[in-house]
Amino acid sequence: TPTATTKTATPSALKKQKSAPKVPIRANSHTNTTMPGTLVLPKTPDGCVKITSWNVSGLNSSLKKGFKTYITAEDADVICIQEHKVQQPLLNLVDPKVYPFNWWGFEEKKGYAGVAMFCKTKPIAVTAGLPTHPDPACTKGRIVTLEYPTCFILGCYVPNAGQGLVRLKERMVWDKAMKAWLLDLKSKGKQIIWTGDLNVCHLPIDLRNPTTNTASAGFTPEERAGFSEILEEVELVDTFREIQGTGVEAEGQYSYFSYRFQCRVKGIGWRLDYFVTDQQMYKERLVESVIREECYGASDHVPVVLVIKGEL
Amino acid sequence: TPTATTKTATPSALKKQKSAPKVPIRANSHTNTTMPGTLVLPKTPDGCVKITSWNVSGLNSSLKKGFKTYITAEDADVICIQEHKVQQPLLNLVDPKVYPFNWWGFEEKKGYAGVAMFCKTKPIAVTAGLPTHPDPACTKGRIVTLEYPTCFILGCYVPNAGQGLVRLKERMVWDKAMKAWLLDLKSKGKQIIWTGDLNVCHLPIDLRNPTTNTASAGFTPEERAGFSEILEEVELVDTFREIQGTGVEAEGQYSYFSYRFQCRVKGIGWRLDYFVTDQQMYKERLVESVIREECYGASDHVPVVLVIKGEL
DNA sequence: CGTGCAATG
DNA sequence: CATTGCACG
Repeated sequence: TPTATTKTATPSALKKQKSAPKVPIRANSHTNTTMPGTLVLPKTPDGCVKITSWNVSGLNSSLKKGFKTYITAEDADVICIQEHKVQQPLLNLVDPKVYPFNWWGFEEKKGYAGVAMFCKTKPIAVTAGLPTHPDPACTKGRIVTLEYPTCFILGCYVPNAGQGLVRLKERMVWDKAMKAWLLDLKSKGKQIIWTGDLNVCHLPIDLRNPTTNTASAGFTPEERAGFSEILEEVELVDTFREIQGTGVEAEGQYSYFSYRFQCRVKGIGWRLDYFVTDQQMYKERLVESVIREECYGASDHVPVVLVIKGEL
Repeated sequence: TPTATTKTATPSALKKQKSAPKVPIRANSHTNTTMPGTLVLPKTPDGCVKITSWNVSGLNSSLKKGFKTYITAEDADVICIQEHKVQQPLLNLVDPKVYPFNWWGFEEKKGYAGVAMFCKTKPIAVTAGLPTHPDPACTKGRIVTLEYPTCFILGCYVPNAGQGLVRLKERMVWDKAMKAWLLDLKSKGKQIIWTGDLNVCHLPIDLRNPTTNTASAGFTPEERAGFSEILEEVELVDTFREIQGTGVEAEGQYSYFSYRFQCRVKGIGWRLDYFVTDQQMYKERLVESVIREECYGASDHVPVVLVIKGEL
């Protein structure tokens, strides 16, 4: 049968315009997904340690879009990478003379998750995966714990609850195990830096559209409560929020902008990437905890950075 | 464990250079995969009918790379498309006023095979699939037969034998069914035009590297013999080869260049796309049978074109 | 929208 | 070296 009919789709440009962002977008709102060629970032203050955490959303892709530009410009002492999605270590990713110590965690399933840590100074010990998890083997691509003389650094990629919250149950299992692991570490008497893509927005201020996302992965009451519970019971601090507060002037600062729906230009973001520390670390050593909004381009996440006084 | 070692792969540019092509590349050997914006092709002579056949290797992709540029410039009376890889008819693909009659064949498996025919004049009858095949249902995405007053036109995408010849057996089943169908049609007393990606190089001259490809899909003894048998028993003619002959001056004319290994610039091609006709059609009506080498860019195949005298 | 994979060519 | 669909985010 001939199909000589004609049908035209409505151009997306003609669809109804969304209202302007409540809060201006602070960073340069380029939509391209390539980092600027040149990038200058603040040098680590003397006597301080800088840690960066970045969900790269596929390391091979990120490398083509400016991964090294950021890494070089930041010159952090510890680099925590999430969602590298590779099956084996990528060589020459960072200068081995600058970062002689690196650890990789891989997901069994190809092309998913995966974490890595690069360090200028050698840790005392390294723990792969989440030992307190009922199935520790399946957590190797999601967390690496470094022990240093003064603190533990946990580079973490928390499991996403999934579309339709199909994996919310597994997520709550993770949260419970995570709390247990943090309590374990706390009991050793060292300070704690828990960083990475924690895949939760704790408070309404942590995402642009809280009211419409109470059933979305990352902002369910369950996930928020899970995070609250950890902060309370392990007595930890969300450093960025503690510094910024929850006032209007603190709005609009996010670490993730979905590639979909032009979220970046519209300023529709989520703060999913954290530096959570114990209270002593927060009070006595914290210098800054920031979101590198200007470093959008090589991932749908931007890096987050912590600077603390003293040595690791 | 730290992985501070360094390993560098041999750049492909340093690997040994292959010898120059035996035969100069006739067409413009651009490696990009976009059609030139402007394209002028010979007008169909008065009193003639023009048919084009093109394996587009994914219609959606081809559309972005100049599909319409070719279709418009060629202005054929019948267009045969193979490997469109879509699940439903694409509207506004061709001007419905110019081609009011079109038929689509779809593969059950998503994203594979698929044929389509677009015609300026209405056929008497249309047959979807290969009725003589033991499993006719699975052939709907591979052949459409149009009946016109003077001839049958078969737009065909012959199954590939696969890497390691894993599907050579199915291919031979196809060949047998194809022969039976052609004999069926022949018995009706009309002329025959069998076109499409027949996925075989009949003779050594039909590919650049015959000696190294005797175990490659498309040039096995079995496939070549299958094709020979059809030509002989149905008494059909490979029009392009019949006109060009098998001399040195006929070398280097191919309709397919693999995207791999820069085959296009090296002139390493295969002639897989044919116009096969009965002997009367060849002797009394054939005007030309050509490969549109200059139309590389929107697929790894180029179109092939037949011009015949008289009406369909 | 974009990632990386798998099957196919 | 491409295409497509898929799972995932």
